[in-house]
Amino acid sequence: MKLYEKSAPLCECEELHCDIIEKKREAMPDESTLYDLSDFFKILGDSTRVSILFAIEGEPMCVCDIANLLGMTKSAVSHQLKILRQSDLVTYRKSGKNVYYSLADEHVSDIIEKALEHIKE
Amino acid sequence: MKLYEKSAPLCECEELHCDIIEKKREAMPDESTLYDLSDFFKILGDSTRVSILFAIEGEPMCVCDIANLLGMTKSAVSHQLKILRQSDLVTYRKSGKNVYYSLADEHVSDIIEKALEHIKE
DNA sequence: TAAACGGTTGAACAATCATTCAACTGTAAA
DNA sequence: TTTACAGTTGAATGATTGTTCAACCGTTTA
Repeated sequence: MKLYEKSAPLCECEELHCDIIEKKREAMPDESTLYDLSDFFKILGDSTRVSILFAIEGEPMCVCDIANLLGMTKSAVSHQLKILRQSDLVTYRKSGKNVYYSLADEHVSDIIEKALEHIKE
Repeated sequence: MKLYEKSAPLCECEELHCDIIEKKREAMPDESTLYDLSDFFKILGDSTRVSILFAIEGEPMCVCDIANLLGMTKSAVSHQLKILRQSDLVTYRKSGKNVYYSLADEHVSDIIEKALEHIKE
C-alpha cells in the first residue's frame, strides 16, 4: 500500500474530490504508525494468544499449565508465547525446569477490556 | 482449541498445578467470547482496514476517494469495506453513483486511540 | 553420568486471507 | 437508448500463518 503518494494513483476514477482527499491525507497518521497499529491488533487477532493473555492475567503460569488449561500441546503454546514475547506483551521468569509467564503491561488488559465492552454492546 | 475440557489434555506433562489450573479455568471468559474478541481484533489487524477507518473518521468518504487516498484499486478497497460492513464497523449512504462510508461507532475510535497510546509508550 | 521432564525450535503442512483480474449492477449523462 | 462511470463481486493466485511433528537444550533427580 502506497500511502502519501500523490502521483499515479492506482484508482482510475475521474470524479475525484481532490480537496477532501488532500485534507484527509494531512490528517492521516504516518504509514509506519499504521503498520505498527495493525501489527499490534494482528497479535491479538488469534484466539489462542488472547486465551493465553487471559490465563496469565493476575497470576503467572508455566507453559505446561497453560497448555493443559487450553487443551493444547506445549509446542503450540510455546510458539504463540514466542510471538507474545517478541511483541513485549508478556515476560517470563525461569524457576527450575519451569518457565512462568506473566503480562508485561497493564495497558494490554485495558485495551482488551474496552474491546470486550464493544462486543457485548 | 478445546477450552474448558477437563479430561484428556493434549499436553502430557506430569507436574501439573491442578489447583491453579482449576482456578484459572473458572476465571476465563466463555469460549465464544474469546472467539468474538479475537475475531474483532483480526478485523483491525490489517493496515488497509485500519487506514480506511482513519480515512472515514469525522467526514464520510466515497470508495473512489478512499482508493486514491490509499493508492489502491477500487476493488481492493471495496473488498475490505465489505469486511468492515459485515463487522458493523462502518455504515454507508448512497448518493447518485457514489457510496459514502462512515464509522458506525465511536467505540472503535476509542479502542484505536488506546492502542495508539500503547504503541507510542 | 544417565534418564526424565519442561520447554524451545525449525521444517512441513493445511488453512486463511489480501489483492488482482474480469465481469457485472446500477445510476447519470449524452 | 446508449455510453460512461462508481461500485460490487467471484474466482484465482500468492503470501502469511497456526499447528503438528521431531529433534533438541537445560535442569533436576536417580
